[in-house]
Amino acid sequence: MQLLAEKPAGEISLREVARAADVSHNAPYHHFSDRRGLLKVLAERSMADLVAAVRVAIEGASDPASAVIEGGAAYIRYAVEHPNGFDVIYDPTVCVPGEPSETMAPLITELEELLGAASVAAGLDGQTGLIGVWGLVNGLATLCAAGHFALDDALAASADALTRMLPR
Amino acid sequence: MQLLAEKPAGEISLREVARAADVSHNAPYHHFSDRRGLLKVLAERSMADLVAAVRVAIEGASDPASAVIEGGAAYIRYAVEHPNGFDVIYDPTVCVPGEPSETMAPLITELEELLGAASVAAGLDGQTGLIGVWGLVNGLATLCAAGHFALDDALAASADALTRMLPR
DNA sequence: CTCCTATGTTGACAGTGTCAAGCAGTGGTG
DNA sequence: CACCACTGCTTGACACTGTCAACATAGGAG
Repeated sequence: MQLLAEKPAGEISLREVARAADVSHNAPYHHFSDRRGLLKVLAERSMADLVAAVRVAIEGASDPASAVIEGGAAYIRYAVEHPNGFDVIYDPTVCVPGEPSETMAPLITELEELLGAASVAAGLDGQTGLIGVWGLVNGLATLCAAGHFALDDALAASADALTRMLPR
Repeated sequence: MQLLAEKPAGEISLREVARAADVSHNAPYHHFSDRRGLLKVLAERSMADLVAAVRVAIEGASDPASAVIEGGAAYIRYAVEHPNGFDVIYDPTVCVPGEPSETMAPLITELEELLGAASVAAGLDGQTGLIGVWGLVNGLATLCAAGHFALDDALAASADALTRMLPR
């Protein structure tokens, strides 16, 4: 996680992790099956942080509509503040679509439930609303973390789009 | 591009490209500065295809609202049909935020103009509308390409969310 | 003809993922 | 107590990769 704060997951080598921990180059193999095994754990920890941030934001909101908006803002903010962590979460070479890890699956479910419940409370249809909100927020987070526009613009556009999406 | 259709960009090695072209392991260095140089070209070509698909969809639409929806659908469809190409476009380790390549920059601008013009024609504010539409569609494309939900669901949610976002 | 440029070649080096084999303690069981 | 499985770690090796340097060759410009 320390290395991930400094460089993207693709540039982290098992041997580098071993060096940082001051053990032999093969010690990591007794804790991770693979290089991908290490990345999976990084993705799971990052996802846990993301979900926690979103949960705090949603629970701290005063009404359903602002819960959706605040949850989305937390999501985007996490991506901008931890770009490497955010990237590894959705890296398709880390968690294959069909079979997510035992640790990742419940986190994804939790995120879906958080966003889904917030959407429903704000008056959207469950499935479609969840996908729409998740998609919007995830896309803004990705583009913003990649530097395509500023955080403030992303947050403004997110709030604007979500407000328009919710029934008034 | 042929290799990219089969495996993600991160698993393509320069030597493999050389082997596929039946040249020596160092020949690629006379065409690409770097491994990243190769990936940049892959990203540029993929982006050109993406933009072309979106352009065709927007130009073929009958009214402004359906232009936005059809353009978004084309974007999402491209991502699902060419997941590795789509991934490399937005790979933050390929094109650094600040300084995109001379070939990539106009493509990004073109995409922004396409989506921005369609948003404005459909009644949205230019900047905020563009970011909202791009974000929504990009997020759905990413999540859908990663297998988080089916293409049909993504297209339905996209159309639904965009319809709600546009002034009625 | 001569020379330059584009393209290609071989050879080498350090770094990496991964496998195989072995070593040192630590705990529990007979 | 002796014994044993086990966990964590080690060293050693292998093939593969990105990259650099030096050298070859061929075709067009002068």
